Amino acid sequence: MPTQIDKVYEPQRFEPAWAQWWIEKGIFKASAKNTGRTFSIAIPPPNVTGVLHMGHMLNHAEHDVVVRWRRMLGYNTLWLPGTDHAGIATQMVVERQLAAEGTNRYQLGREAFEKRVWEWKAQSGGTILKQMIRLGTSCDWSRERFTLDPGLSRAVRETFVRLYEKDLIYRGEYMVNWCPSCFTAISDLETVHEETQGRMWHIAYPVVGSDEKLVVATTRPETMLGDTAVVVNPEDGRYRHLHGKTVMLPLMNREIPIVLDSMADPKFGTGVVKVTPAHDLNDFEAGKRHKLPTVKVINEHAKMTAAAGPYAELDRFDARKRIVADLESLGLLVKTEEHRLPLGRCQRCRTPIEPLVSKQWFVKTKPIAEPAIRVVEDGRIQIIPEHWTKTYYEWMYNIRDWCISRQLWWGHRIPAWHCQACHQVTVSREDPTQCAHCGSEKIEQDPDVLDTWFSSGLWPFSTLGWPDKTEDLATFYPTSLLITGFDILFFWVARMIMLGLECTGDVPFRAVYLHSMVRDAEGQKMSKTKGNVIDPLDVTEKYGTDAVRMALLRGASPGTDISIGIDNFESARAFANKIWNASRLIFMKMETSGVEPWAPGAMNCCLPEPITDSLVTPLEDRWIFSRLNRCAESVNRAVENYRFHEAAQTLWHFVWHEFCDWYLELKKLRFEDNTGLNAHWRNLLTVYEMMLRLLHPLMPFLTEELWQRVAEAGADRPISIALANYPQYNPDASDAQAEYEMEILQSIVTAARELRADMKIDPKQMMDGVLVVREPARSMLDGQLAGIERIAGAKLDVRASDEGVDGVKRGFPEFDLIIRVSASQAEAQRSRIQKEIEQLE
RNA sequence: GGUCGCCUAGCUCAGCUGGUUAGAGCGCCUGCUUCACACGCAGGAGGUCGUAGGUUCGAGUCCUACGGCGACCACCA
Repeated sequence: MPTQIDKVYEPQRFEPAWAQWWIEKGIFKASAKNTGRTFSIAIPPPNVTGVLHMGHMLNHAEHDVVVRWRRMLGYNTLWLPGTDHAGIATQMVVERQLAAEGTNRYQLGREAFEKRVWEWKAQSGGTILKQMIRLGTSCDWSRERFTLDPGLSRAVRETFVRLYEKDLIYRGEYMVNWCPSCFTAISDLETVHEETQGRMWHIAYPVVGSDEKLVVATTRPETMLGDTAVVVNPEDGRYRHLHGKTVMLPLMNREIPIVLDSMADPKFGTGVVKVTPAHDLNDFEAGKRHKLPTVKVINEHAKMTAAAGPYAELDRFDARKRIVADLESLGLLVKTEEHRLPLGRCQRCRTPIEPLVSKQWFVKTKPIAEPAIRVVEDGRIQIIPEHWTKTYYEWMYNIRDWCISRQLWWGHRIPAWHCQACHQVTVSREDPTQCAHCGSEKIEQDPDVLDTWFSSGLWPFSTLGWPDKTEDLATFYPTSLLITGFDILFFWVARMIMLGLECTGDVPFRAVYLHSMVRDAEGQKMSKTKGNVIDPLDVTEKYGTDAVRMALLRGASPGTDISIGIDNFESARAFANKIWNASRLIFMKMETSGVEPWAPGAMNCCLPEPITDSLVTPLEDRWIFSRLNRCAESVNRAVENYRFHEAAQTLWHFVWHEFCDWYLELKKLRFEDNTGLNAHWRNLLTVYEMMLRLLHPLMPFLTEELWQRVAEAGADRPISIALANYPQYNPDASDAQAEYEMEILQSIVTAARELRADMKIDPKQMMDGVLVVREPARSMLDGQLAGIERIAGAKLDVRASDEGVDGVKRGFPEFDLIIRVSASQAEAQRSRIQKEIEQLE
């Protein structure tokens, strides 16, 4: 029996219970059996260190809409949750703790340190998952994964060995981006380039055996200590006479050659380039071309090495100052100018990157990028919004090898063993006891771990049990969809496509939906330093999860960022409250009418026809069923195409301005006159049920709560249960005639209201207004009149048009809607209004 | 330097494949303690759709140029 419900919507009172209950009932659990229609999606695993922010909230809301929708459509639906071990991020958290305790990881030792991180993870990791559970995200928690789980680690190992065996992984000395603070190599993607105000120093290098001086320009004078040549363009006439000569490197007094190479642009600077193969990528390559020696003058701590002579041990920036000063006193500093240049920084700690030559592991990306380009080209993977495909191609066509080794302790250790006897490398699926080449037992595992993105690149299939041929893999792979932010298109999406194709021979997902960034109400990026961060947990506590979801989804149109502020949450809560109160009205009327809770409606996926007790189906029923039908069509299409804002907008309009404003208002009148109540109730409740179902993927808590209060079957039949019970478009249920007639009714009511307002008449002493319509409209309006009068607050009469009146044609081809006011007491107003009306013609 | 996106009411934005009077939410103004809801109801004001051309019977919607804003990529000393 429906109970009395509170006047105001207070989601805090029921949300936590439902979140718990859904999990207890196992509603989110997917079946491993392949039952035909399946839908699967793997969550972008948040960092274990992570705390839920608005970006997650949007991402999860979008996931949840799609997933709940598919589930209700009867798909065997899997949303697989989990977290990422997040190499650097996590290691840094624990290292900070150690620092606070006055120790560090080196003192602790590798094994103890790893143990310590695991302890941290058990204790404070995965906060975000708990938050997700509270927010009702409908993941299958029984399949939760972590990138360092044994199974996933095996997948990582398998992939590494396979790639190595196929010669797609190699180890070598190359220029890498070194972060002196994180103390590891990082990939190109992990460096951010920032336009910085720097300087350009012009330094004179004396030519040996001549008084001439070559002037080179540099932005990093400290690297000159490691110069092993200067380069001029062979075509550059200015320096032709110096070909084959040498210069004396100032400060170091080392003789270095003048080399010819097109890398020197005669138009830039002085046309002379200093070459430091150890500390610049261009120079490194030039060094290789000209077989130049490499002199490393800066070490991993960003301090000058012994090779820097008198500058040894200085920090690189202190060295710079000293060197510039020394050059100046030697009279070799020709000039200094301001210069803007992009400076590479570590994405994580903002420290300026030091390009260093170092021995690292790389993935040869060109061969695996090619098929990854093809699957997007031929549509096997669809990227939405489509314009991102171009960005994807840009990157993939110009892709460079991927540095995958990190000098960290937290992560997947590289499965390679170095032999101390023959110095060869053994890469193996199982831990080897001896060198595969010479049999020596003196082998040691490579100390490095893999880039975090290496393991997350396997996520869609490693989580399903790959490399084993599991039932889950057969049922859910390839996954149906990936929803993520465009900011990790390269980091993650592209790598998953490459590795997915390489490992499984199939695409990892069939579609990628890239959503936008969430910004604050001023369009600013949310950041802790700006203090404009909105904590999702705060606002869900205050406004309700459904309202927050709705606020985000309403703004979630593909391609544009979402600006969100308190106003958005307030209006979304008002919407939830509106639904709440509409329900309250229905429940109250049910009680006074003695209506029993009803059995849940159609389990088929099509909308039923309105029910009638007599020969005449009330207009409002025919109309609302038709509108509902169109609403279902629109919402389904919107969700299918990831147009979440459209789904939200459509429902908003249907619920508020059709169901509440008109339908319920008209039904109130029906309940007054007490005839044919049975049919009225069954229609109303059917529409109400369908409305809740349509809303459920977007607003799960509110709809579940209301559903449980009103449905006879009660708690055993959750609205979210996996049955094919989501309303879908029914071509037979659209009733254009009813919509048309309702439009007329609405315009009559509007007109009547205007009359009343304009004449400033007290409804109680209302003069007669006369509505005159042609015959078809007249019969249509029969029986509606009382309702119209009530809504309009005017007393009206309906006559046929041949009774002859003045009026206004409102633009309906079949009907003339003519309004005449016969005011006995207010002739003046009457004629004034009539004139105005006539002007409308 | 390259690529992409955005510029529509005071604010935040919808407007899919070009088609009747350009929409929503919030804000603002007017009137309502109407027995579901003031987190409400009924009305209203407010836009030459960044600028200039072009294609078309017809353009916010397609094309070109320009201006402003933003994002991403990038080894020019």
